[in-house]
Amino acid sequence: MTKKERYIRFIDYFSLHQPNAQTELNYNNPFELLVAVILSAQCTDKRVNLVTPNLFNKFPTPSSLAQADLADVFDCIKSISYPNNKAKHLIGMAQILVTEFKEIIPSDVSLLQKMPGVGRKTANVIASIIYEAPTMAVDTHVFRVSKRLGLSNGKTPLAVENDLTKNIPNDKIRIAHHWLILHGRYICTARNPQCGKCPIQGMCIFFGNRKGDIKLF
DNA sequence: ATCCCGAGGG
DNA sequence: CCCTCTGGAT
Repeated sequence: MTKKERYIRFIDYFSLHQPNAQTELNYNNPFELLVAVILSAQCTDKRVNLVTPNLFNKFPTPSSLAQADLADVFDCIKSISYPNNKAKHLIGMAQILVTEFKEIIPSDVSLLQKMPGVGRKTANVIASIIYEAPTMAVDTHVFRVSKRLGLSNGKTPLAVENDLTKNIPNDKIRIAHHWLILHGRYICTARNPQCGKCPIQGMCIFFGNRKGDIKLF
């Protein structure tokens, strides 16, 4: 099966069976999504969703978060990974949002990355979800699953991003991001991937080549 | 011991 | 390129 055929199989299957895939982060507005995505670094969405209700209640706006005490923000998020770094990032992000962006989250990826805690992946998520831009955010799931399915053999997240963006039609890029995330989270997991439950194992490079071990890639 | 929707700094 | 940040689940 050629690479192009794998892309077609991948897109056709999920277009039919997961036409409404979306993020599992809870949020009610763009600002809350930005906060949630920053918190999601190296942390499961479920754990992020555990702390955001209280966080959003205490700091509902960019200005309230910009003026927050570090210790108070830390206390809200101390049960997730890197709470100290993330607390600093959240406050710094809110301050730039207030002082430079007039409390309006930019749509431009490079402008988004001017905010602390917002790297390429987070910027792509915001551009895609909030502004409906055809950007592919490559996180650990997208990176791993893309390689296993033979959609890309890029050695860096950026290389995989460019590969996916080039080969997926523009109108499918946004939802393809969520297909890859959800497939990686529930089926094509890093450890003990559930290949027996995988509906597209027929197009998978990884399946059939693994020797009882998951360390093929 | 390894992984989770990474980012910043050296 | 590397390293550090760093809590909870498996």
